[in-house]
Amino acid sequence: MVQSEADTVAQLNALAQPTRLGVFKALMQAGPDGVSAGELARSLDVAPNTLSAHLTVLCRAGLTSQRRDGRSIIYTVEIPVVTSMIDALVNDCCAGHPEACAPLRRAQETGCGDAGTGRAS
Amino acid sequence: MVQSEADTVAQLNALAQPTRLGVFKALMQAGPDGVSAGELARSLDVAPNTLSAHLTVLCRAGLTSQRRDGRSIIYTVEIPVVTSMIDALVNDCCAGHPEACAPLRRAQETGCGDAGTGRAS
DNA sequence: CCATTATTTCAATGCTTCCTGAATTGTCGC
DNA sequence: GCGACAATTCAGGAAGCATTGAAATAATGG
Repeated sequence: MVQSEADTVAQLNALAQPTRLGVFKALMQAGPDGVSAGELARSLDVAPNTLSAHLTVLCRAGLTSQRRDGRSIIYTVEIPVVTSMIDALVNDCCAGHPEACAPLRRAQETGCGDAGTGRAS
Repeated sequence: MVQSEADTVAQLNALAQPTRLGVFKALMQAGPDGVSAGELARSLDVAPNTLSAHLTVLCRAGLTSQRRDGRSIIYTVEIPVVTSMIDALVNDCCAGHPEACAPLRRAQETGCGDAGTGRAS
């Protein structure tokens, strides 16, 4: 998944706001089941309409998607988009300074890298 | 280097703007030698005063630092801060979804991970 | 000291963002 | 269909951001 610089800016911008970063964290921890808008509003202590605006920003950046379940609307993270965003960041990072990435690898070695992508090459 | 969520927001916000992301890329590619403000203004085609404002944002977020060299002011990236920013992002990412990190590892395997950190464990 | 170059600071403008309250749309159980 | 719940949309105002032109600060060379 390759993306333009404008995409990266939009994704960074979507996360560059306390409430939205909080939403992102909550959705990441929730995993594929996702979280409803109301539940997010309650747990983050934000007005429902305010939160709705933030969720729109996250969705337009492609970082999240929504699905309806009864009366609720469930939000989930679009993992591939998150991945390509970090990818873009890391590639720019490594461009002139490979050693900057070493701590990243360490983060993955502490239980993050070998959990079921299905790719075994 | 541990940082607060507010730090992460400030760092993401600093990069969430086309000109500033361009500056960041240029400084990353330049490496430790850095680039002068005027050179950045010329190569990115931005007015010097406008660029100065953007450089201030990057510095206040901790992502860059400045040093004077004659009449010029040279800007360089603060690699440890960049590293901890990506670290924060990746940790939130991995929290509920370890497989999202796999492509990151691949990015490092393509020539990014084993370049002179001095750590050989 | 003076002119020149490099960069920043200042003040003002237009634009965007964030939040709030009220109204609207969509869904469920009866 | 009706009342209740869940979420979004709309219109508003306050605050912040990006850009510009003009002025100020800093350093170099003669």
